[in-house]
Amino acid sequence: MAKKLALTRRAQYLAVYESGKAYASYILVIKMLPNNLETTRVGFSVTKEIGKAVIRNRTKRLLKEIVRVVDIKTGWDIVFIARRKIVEADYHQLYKAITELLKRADLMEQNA
RNA sequence: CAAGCAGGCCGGGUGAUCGCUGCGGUUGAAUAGAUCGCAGAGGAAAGUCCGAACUCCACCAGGCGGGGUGCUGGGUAACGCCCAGGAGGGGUAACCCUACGGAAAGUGCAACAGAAACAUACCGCCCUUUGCAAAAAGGGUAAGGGUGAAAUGGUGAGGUAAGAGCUCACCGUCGGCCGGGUGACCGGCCGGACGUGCAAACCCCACCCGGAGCAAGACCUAAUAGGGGGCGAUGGCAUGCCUGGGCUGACCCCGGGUUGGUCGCAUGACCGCAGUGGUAACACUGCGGCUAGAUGGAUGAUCACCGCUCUGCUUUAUGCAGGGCACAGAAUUCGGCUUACAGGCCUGCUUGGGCC
RNA sequence: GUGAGUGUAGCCCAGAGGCCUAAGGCGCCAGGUUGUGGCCCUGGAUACCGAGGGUUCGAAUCCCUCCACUCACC
Repeated sequence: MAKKLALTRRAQYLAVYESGKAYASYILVIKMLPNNLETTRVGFSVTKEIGKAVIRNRTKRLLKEIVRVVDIKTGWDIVFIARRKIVEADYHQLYKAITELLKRADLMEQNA
């Protein structure tokens, strides 16, 4: 994922946490906030309670890959927050969970 | 063939499609993009338990305090690491384990039990005196009993009133002498010299150690302030304390602003091979090689085939279906230690059994 | 990443080599008191001291290794 599409500052995360809308499932939570830009920027939060470094890195890579593949509407800052049960999900289960959440949040492009 | 011991090594592979980070070339005003090429996690990257490099505290030296290490010799930049050796302990053996200096420098502690825990005698044993006897008193003794985690060298013999290193033999300890070894230590001879344990209790002895850490530190840009207080050159500067040389002209605290970028940052006590020296750890020389560099933090995802393995069905072999493939992710960089780890490979050795 | 610290009943904590099978408070249980409950009184239970080794005759305490948690940083 290109760097310009990532949230890279703590202040950006805090802004999304403070004023963003939230949608949740059993394995992850998303928070979203309009950013008035041409692009959509995403960030990932995988805390220590999820697991050790290997587990956390793998989780983030899976999330990144799915976000890269899925078409998301532009103009939003989105943070994906992992919950503890995410370690039991494989790529396909995670893909389903994310697309369902994004549909509920009305962030999916219609032609995707 | 079985069981075991020691050392070394690997720790999934191939292909397709879609991605990520860095470096180099081309293009470009450009550290923006585009495009081509190359590279891209570990044996522990981990824990952060030691040691260093590097940076700052201006620099240097000495003392006190504090901390660390602890058989000997060697290796190393250094170490609490490694190698070799000694001693003690374990194993039939290969081999393994050990915080392994000092308790006759001093101080302290040893609960309970026990007569007594470092200076002594409860039950005993023996002798003498008194007594018809039972027993009592005085003395000798430390072999036996009992207590305890631990009881004053051990075993046997002589000796004796009973006993005792009192004497003797062997063993152990200590001291002296001689010999071997760089040394720890080993061997021999002589001497009855034979007074517990704890130093991971204080301590003594020998050696080592200034403090902080890459969020160190340097530079650039932006922003805020341009203030208040202490002190007043008898000050400040290595930050546990003190002293000397020296340096500096100021220094400290509060309050306020920023939370950006670049460097540090990847050629190194580096890796591979060969030779030489050394028992070895390791060192030297020659030739060849370049091997991650992120910063909300890259090194990935999906699919197919192969390999290993488990379960079920089937089966002469085997085949089919489904599942699993460890521990674990670089963050300034090295040298170690420790801890985690599915499965597998190689080499040497020991013991037992069988066959020739 | 670097550095520092703490683990003892359900909770907060004391202890610092033998009187420790571990003290105290809150909470819990039972009884008393009350018409009932609370307050109050009496009694009781709950810990092999984070885990594993070692030193010592003896370890919560001393040493080593590991685990979990907390804090600080320009």
